[in-house]
Amino acid sequence: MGRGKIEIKRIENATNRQVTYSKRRSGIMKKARELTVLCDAQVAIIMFSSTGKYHEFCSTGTDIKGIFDRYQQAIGTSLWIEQYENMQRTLNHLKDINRNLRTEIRMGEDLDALEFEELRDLEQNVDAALKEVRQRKYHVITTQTETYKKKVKHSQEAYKNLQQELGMREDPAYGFVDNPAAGGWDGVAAGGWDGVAAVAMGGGSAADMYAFRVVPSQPNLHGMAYGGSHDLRLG
Amino acid sequence: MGRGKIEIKRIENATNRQVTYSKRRSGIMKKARELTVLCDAQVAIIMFSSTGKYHEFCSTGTDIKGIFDRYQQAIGTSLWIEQYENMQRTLNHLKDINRNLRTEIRMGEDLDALEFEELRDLEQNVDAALKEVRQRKYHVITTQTETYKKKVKHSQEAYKNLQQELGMREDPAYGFVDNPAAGGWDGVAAGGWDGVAAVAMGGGSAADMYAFRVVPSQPNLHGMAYGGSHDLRLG
DNA sequence: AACTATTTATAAAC
DNA sequence: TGTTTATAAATAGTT
Repeated sequence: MGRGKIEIKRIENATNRQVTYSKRRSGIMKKARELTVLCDAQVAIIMFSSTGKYHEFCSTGTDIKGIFDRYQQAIGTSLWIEQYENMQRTLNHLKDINRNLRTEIRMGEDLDALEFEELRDLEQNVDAALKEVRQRKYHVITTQTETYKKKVKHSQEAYKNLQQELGMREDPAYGFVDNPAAGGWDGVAAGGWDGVAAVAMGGGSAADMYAFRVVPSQPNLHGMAYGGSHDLRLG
Repeated sequence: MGRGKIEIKRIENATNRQVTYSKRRSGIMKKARELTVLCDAQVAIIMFSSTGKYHEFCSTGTDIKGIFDRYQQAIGTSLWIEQYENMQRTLNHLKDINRNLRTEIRMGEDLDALEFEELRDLEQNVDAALKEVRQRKYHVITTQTETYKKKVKHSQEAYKNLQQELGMREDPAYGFVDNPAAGGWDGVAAGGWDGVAAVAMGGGSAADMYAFRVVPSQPNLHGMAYGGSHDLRLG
């Protein structure tokens, strides 16, 4: 749709690429808007151009975060549904086998081996389901930890720039508190949550019980809101 | 583009709506794919039909989560850039004022009041910037906690259904560990992280010790708009 | 950023 | 859902 047909491959000319990006972006946005209205759908679009500029579309009545949350939940749900259906199939198969067994046994046949295999099948499905949930927990925690790291690091850099601009370089009282020993927010961002991820992967051993803790190692925090014995665990 | 022009408004006939959704969805997906290839862009699309089914598109080399993370960071960046530019404007204005002052003072004029207002302006900008970051941190933590709650609750319900279906109600070895005293995963999802969010919001309590802070209680700012009791904290 | 010659998407019908 | 076809829309190349 244009003066000439074009091949769908990277446009090498940077100017052309930018122009095409701009035109097609607005085209997609329009289409998305129409879809939400015509079909009563929820749509979220995030775009980054090759130059790093971002644009978004989101259907009215929600926001990107809301749709992303719903998406994550839907993913999780579909994982479960898959497993569930798988198990239901096995279960039905078991019922059939069982029915057959009752008949066969009357005929003096021995089908124990078959029954055993079906039970193993079932067990493996249950096991797979649990692994899947555990995996998912790990993934979510890990990636979100990354996000925190990036976010806080960025804030710090921006703040340092701000300090410079305002000529406040000489005044340490305005700086970020950056005391690794205190295990503060900054400490968490720098890796303090890695323990959480480790626990999420855990297989259910006794060691897991003690894995995720917030343990203020700051003497002057004894008896404070997070002090002493307060101990949050992620099983 | 079709046999007849249509108005962009909700299609009342459910079947038609579904058909149109399906056609236009694939249209948008195709456009998105073309955009990523032609323009070397990153695109993520999440769609939910009115019947709740979801579909996604994501440019190659990444995933929805990756693009969403980048998006969140971009949002944060743009917030900072906005504030930063705002401050730079104020700063430049201040320089002008200052230049004028030097001139005016030689003429015996008194423009102290003006200088004071400009300083207040600057202070408010710094304050707004810090509030914005604090708010953002709080929002991210809170909403992610919500996501965890929903996710875990859903998993538990699905699992209970599964247990019933398999008639395993009697076998505790397969159940979710659900020990409130131990504060396991379930405990965290049910509110164990609210404490983290509370810290993020700060407010002046002892818990602020854990966050980065801006604590100007500086003698060398006496008489300026920043002086004395002004106390900006990034919780 | 506007203008068209074309290509592409899609509404309606099957 | 899939195909067809007449028509509306999008857009590549041009200015």
